[in-house]
Amino acid sequence: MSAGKLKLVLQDSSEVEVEPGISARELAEQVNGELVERAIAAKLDDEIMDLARPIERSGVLRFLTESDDDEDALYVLRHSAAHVLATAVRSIWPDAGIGFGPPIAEGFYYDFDVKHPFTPEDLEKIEARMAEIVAGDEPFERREVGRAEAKELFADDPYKLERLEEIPEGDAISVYCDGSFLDLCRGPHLPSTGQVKHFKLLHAAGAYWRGDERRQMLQRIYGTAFFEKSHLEEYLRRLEEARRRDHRILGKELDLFSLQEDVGPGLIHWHPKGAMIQFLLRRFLEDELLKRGYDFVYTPHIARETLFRKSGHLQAYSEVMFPAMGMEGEKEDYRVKPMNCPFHMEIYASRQRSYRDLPLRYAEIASDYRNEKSGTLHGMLRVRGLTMDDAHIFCRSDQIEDEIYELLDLAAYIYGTFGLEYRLDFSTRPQKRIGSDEAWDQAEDALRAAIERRELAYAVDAGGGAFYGPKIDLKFLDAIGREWQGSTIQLDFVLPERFDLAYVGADNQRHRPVMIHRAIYGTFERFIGGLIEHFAGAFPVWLAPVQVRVLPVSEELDAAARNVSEAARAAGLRAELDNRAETLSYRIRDGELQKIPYLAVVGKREAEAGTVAVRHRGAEQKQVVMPVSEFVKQVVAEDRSRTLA
RNA sequence: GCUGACGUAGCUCAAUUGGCAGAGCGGCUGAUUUGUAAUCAGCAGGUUGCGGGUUCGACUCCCGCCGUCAGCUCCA
Repeated sequence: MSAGKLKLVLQDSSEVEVEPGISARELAEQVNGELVERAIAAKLDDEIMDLARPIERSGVLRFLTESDDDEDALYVLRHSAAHVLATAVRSIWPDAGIGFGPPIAEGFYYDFDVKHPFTPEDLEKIEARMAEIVAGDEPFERREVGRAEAKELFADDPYKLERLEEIPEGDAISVYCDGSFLDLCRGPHLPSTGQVKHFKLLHAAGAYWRGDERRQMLQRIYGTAFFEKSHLEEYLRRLEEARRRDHRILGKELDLFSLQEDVGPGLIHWHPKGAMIQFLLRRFLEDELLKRGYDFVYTPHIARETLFRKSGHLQAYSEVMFPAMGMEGEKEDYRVKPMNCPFHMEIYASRQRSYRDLPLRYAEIASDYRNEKSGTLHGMLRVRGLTMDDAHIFCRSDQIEDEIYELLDLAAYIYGTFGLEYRLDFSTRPQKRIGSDEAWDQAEDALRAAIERRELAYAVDAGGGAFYGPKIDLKFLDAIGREWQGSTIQLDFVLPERFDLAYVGADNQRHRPVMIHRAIYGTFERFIGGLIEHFAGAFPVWLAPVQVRVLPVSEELDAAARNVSEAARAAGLRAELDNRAETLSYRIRDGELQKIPYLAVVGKREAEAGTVAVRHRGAEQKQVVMPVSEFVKQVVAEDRSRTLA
């Protein structure tokens, strides 16, 4: 390599030598004139940079082009779109304060400090102004400035000044300018505003400055942008689609659950069909827990405050607990429980335990009540009355790894049965914690060993553990790609201490057991809410509240149809008869809209032959005629096998 | 909890500048007896979320509360 030159590896693996300070754009001109037209930015190793930025080091260089399949390209586009948004807002409201405006997973936002929050009409106005700015095709110009100059430039922008203070001494301070708008910004950006082709502002909402609820609330505008118009339209269609599979809407349409204003927010009423799903999930899990060596326990819904003082909930968790219930003539107030662990601790402590007894696994499907902030409630996915499939495992420290391994196996089995993909988060010791470093080392090692023994991919959330122990969370994705925490497996050093739990070891000495909190579904509310969206309401046979609906073609076939539905019921299926005085078409349509897996039509021909004309939801073949016995056998087999189709 | 928007029949939505609260679906009744995604007709259904206020008159304007939605914060 010639002295002083840089060596760049291009995406076709060719290597070029260039003078330091050459811009990506100049390089593109040298290499391939066509690239200049298409390139919007460059990526040198892991750093995305403007086309106009001088290249000062060797590395692998890739040109980013206008592609909605390229996350990096979208990142640049959306970042620039955020700037166009801010440019528009500033041009309409010159005294609007500006916060941050980053690209995010599906778009971008920008935070503004304005006297009056944005109205939907404002958004339209802003969008129109943005279109003008894009049409104006102003170049994004980057400039590096000194700290003093930066302070001067942003003298009227307190949020930018605050950010400026955080940029370490010695780091470059860059500003970007597009037309009249100047922003303190790291970049990178598109060459000009004209390339922000297809964008849409979605909504405005308040957002705390720096995400801190004690600080100023700014007004955030969300939007998205794509290079291709069709992709923007597709995205907006997908938002519509998401709405159609929203569990709150399906819950109403399929009559699964409701919330009642009289009763209170976040308190779910399970209607018969929703309750059936919960029942099926319970039965499935409980059968599995029996096989896996659990004991079932039942504990009260309320307890004296003494208990929660002992457990520490009153001190650490009181803001989420419902207020104390005073009792005439009782010295001590009662509380409704937010968790079940203290009760299970009491059962453990109720007698002496031997090392031979361990592990002990206490399972309880229990209702807990938590006074979650009103603004966070969301259908079934975040509620105040929650039904956990809770369990507490008491074991010796040498048993932790095997227990965790077993729990991961159980979770994998359960999630697999529903066809849910999940992600593992391993949260390690936080700053504020109790317990010795040795205990934490041992606990974290045991968790990690169990995860790795199962060869599971996981993300580490360093410092994300609870103050009483590290944890593993399972997050499942619904069909729209939103992430929800379902399972949680948490080690606890604190409660065994607080309740002075012990077992007698082989050495005839008193030892402290380790406790594991765990929930596989998490809560039935959230899990089933997630399932509704995952299946878009079309539950597989084994979960469908109604599996078979039998439709007589006309009134004189009622008896024959009833025989079919009774045969199905006798075989353990959930079958019903729809002999309403409506046309067959009407009843078929209703059955389809209710997403019932099997509609079995009984006409004269079927009645005479002992068959049914079966319409299977989603099947290619619209209907198949088969003997009643065969039909029942088939659905029973599908039910037993928990087939997902 | 915070910011904003919204709240009309079981559901989805109308109702001009403040002037008699309506439609479709659903429900009920009757007719029709139906062969694979909506048969026809009639009827019932509302203190317009709740409570105040302004006004001759409030679904409409103002205030408070409750709830819902979006986001922030927080979390199963």
